[in-house]
Amino acid sequence: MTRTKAHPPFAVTVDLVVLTVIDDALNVLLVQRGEQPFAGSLALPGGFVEPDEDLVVAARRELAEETGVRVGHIEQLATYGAPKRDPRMRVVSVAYVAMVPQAAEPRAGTDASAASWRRADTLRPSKLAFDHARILRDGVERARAKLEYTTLATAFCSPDFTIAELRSVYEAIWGERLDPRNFSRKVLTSEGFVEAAGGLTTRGGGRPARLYRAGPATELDPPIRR
Amino acid sequence: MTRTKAHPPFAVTVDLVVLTVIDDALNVLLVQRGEQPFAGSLALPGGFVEPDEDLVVAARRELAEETGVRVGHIEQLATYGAPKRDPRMRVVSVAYVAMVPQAAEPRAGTDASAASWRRADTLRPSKLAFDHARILRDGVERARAKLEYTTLATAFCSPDFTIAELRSVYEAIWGERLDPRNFSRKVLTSEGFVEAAGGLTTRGGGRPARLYRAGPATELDPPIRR
DNA sequence: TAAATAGTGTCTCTAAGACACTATCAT
DNA sequence: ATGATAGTGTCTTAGAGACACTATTTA
Repeated sequence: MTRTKAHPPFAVTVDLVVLTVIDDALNVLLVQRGEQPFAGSLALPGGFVEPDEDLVVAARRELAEETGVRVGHIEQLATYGAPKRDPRMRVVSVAYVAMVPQAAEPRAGTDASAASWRRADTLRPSKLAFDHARILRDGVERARAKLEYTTLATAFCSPDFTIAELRSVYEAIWGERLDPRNFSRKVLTSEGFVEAAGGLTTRGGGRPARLYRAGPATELDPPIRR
Repeated sequence: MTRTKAHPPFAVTVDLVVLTVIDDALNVLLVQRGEQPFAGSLALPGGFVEPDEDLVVAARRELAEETGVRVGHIEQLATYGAPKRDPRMRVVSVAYVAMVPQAAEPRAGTDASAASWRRADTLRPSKLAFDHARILRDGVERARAKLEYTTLATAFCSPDFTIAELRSVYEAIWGERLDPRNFSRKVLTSEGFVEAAGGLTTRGGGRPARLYRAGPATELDPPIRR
């Protein structure tokens, strides 16, 4: 790597696509911008990386500060650095995707009053600041793809969950119905996907369902095809 | 995104994992560093992004300048930004993976004399500067994974290729032998993977093989399982 | 004609897709 | 008893894995 030339200064930010499933629909955590540019627009939570801070640490910190949400699974998505993506200056943004259980509520924090869940499918891309519509699209596509060949779906569930709840995660994110019997068979015969938690649901209105926990496996082989 | 705080300056670089198959082995394009730190070490080609330059443009430019190699397929890999990854200053590096046909020779360019292909499997990670061993590992893993569910392997072949050559790309990158008959069946029945180019190989020593070109498909569904 | 490489066909086995009934709870 | 949800088994079918012989060229 030749490093003889000048190294022009860039601002580096992190942005987060935080996803959850609410009422059988995929939702994304957004904040209301208070300042220019894009004041009043919705935006992904995020902000500047500090001088000696690791990227993923910055992502977790910004998320906690802006929304009070603490994530389970988080992974790097991609980096967005088109020269004019921020009108004020040259900003390179490292985007992360995170998955949280339905439970997570944006709590009052530094800026948390402005944070809320929005349905990903009905959100109009033009409402989003910067290139965040593009980042969101990439994040959702990442989640869709990873449900196929990883056990990521359990990251959307509370610690104990039923097979039907797990299925509804797939259905919400893929936007299609899955056969309950085939889904059950697949999940229960995939080594390490889930393990029995030993209880039953109690919220009446039908036969109680068995509870499961996330198992040790992270990959799904063979995958669940969309 | 809260942007009230200071935005500390970072240097932003691109690094490239450029892969090819030579003599049935996966090779990576490396340059010899001439300066500190890591003078004399091997490194991935790369360098600083210019103030108004798009990231992928910077990647192509640095690669051409340092090695004279022009890539076909290139895609973003990940971004590496640990605070101490470069001892001189805070550098965030956006890594790309690129695939080139066997033909590509590093030509004499600005720094090209120092560029050469190295076998990926016998390369000692400790020979690499910065965190480039990690980036290389991630790049190779990306290539391995994408052979499964995309038609990427054709990017390693010259415009006209035989099924056996395509198979040897898989074998080199996955490091395992594939059954020629099953592989043939899979490739030829995967809609749009390859199309007949209409000629035959002529380099004697056996029955001539039919030539194919890359087809229009980019995804492989169902995938080729490793 | 021998050595090298290309090309093909069948059987088996795994797993997904389609599909309907019984079980257990609350009211 | 009824309504609601949970849980399960079988048949069919697509496609991967294993496997051996014939075809075409050069030396």
